[in-house]
Amino acid sequence: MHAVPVTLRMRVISALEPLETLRRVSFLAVLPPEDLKALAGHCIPRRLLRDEILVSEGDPCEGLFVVQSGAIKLFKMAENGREQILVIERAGSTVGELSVFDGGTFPASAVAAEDSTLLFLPKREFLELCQRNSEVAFAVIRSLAWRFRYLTSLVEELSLKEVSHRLARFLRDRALQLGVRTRRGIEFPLEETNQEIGAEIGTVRDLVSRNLRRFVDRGILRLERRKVIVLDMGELEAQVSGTKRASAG
Amino acid sequence: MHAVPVTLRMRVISALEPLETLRRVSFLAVLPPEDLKALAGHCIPRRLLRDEILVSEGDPCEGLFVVQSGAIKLFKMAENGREQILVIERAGSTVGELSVFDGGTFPASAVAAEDSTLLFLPKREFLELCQRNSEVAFAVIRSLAWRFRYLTSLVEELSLKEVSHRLARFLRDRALQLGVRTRRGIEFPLEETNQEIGAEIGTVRDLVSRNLRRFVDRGILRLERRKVIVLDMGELEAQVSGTKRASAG
DNA sequence: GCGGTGCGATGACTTAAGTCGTGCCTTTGG
DNA sequence: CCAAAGGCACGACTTAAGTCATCGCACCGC
Repeated sequence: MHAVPVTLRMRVISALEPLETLRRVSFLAVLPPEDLKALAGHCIPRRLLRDEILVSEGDPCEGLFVVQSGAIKLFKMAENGREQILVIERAGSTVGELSVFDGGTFPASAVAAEDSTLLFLPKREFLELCQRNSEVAFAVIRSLAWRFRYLTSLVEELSLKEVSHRLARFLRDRALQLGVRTRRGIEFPLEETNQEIGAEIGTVRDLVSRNLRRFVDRGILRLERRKVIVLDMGELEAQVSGTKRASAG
Repeated sequence: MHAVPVTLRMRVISALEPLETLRRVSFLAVLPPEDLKALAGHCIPRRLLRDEILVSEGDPCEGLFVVQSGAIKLFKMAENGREQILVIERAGSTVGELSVFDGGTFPASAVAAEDSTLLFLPKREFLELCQRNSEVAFAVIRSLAWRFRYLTSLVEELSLKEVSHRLARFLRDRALQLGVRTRRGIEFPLEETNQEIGAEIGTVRDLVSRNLRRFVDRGILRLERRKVIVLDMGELEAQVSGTKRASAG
């Protein structure tokens, strides 16, 4: 890059970066460049350190947050401190579009799971743009649709599957997503603590620890520092599909 | 009504009734009458007896179902036969709009919880209409939004609340919705079996029975045949908000 | 009236889930 | 290098949830 006066360079960075971020959002990507640029002009950048609160359940919604980097955790919390993660949104995902559209409050709390940067898009400007460009509304529906499917399967797991199956599913997903095939097996890093895994699959850290151990004992996994090596992917898959014991008919 | 030849009268009934049904759907009510009428022309009526299957999880989606009368139960089922109800749709609600929009399969199975009548609206006609009238898309988003909030709270309950609290919530909702204040307390009919209540709140029929009994023993309720009398609404409400015991921090 | 059927009630039991205390290891920061 | 903190491991325990078998009642058709 050639030399540019500092002030101009600042402006270039702050004007271009948001545009690129918005373009990554599935339901904004359909917009023509000029609309996208106009939208970028209304964005307010925001930076969050790990564990900082973005919104709390029940807060009124003033606009849409676009995740630029990092990770935002959406979760419900019980009075006793136990939490259930609904979803973790990363770059290119958004937080709050649901509330923007229906005018309600936030249905869950959101905090930064890592240091993160976001763009805030005021409700008014976003809705106006949607009015003008109906393509966006369809794209929003499609993006809501997959969240819906995800939540549905979460309900299914919580209600019909046991902790060990939920953990197996979690590990399998990670393996498919981040796993690297080595001669020892499929390896991937495990960045979250047992506590965080528990919140994600609907249990407590103790149970995560115990069930991980059980998988290791059965030769399905090996654990090394913060790393998992899947030795028997077939058996892991088999664990995923099991259900609760029996039932009343 | 004055005398009309039978054939004409038939046509009037079959043309008007679907129209009225469609008008009750929140996201179709925004349509101008002529569009609505055109849509009604494409509807295929369908009748289901109790327990008849409408769609199975994983089926491809060919269109939208509008509930005209009765009740359609959306649920997930485990191999062992245990089921978890996601939601029960009644007149004015729809089944399948999500899959129509994202082109995916049905995320859950649907059966008639009572004898029901439906209208089937082929995908193509419905989508074409949405293209022409962007108001519909916004209305669909708003209707998805509340389902979303509902599912979110279901996850919260299943993960963070105990069976007794879920049952208390169920009873309270029924009381608020159907309850009649008498001098004995707030009375309402309980049409579903313990089995069905269990499927709705995420447990088995035995637990429903036991927890109902516990409420009776504590003087919160009285049970009479298939009827509930809430004696102490305050205590019932108190039961609703409780959480699981303690937790790891 | 009789037997079939479906549902509710309930006690006894089993098991998954969750709780608690302690001790170890790793990381971090003087 | 040591101390403190955070996170993990794990055994012992408690409890909610679920399972099983049995009984009884109401309803229904013959």
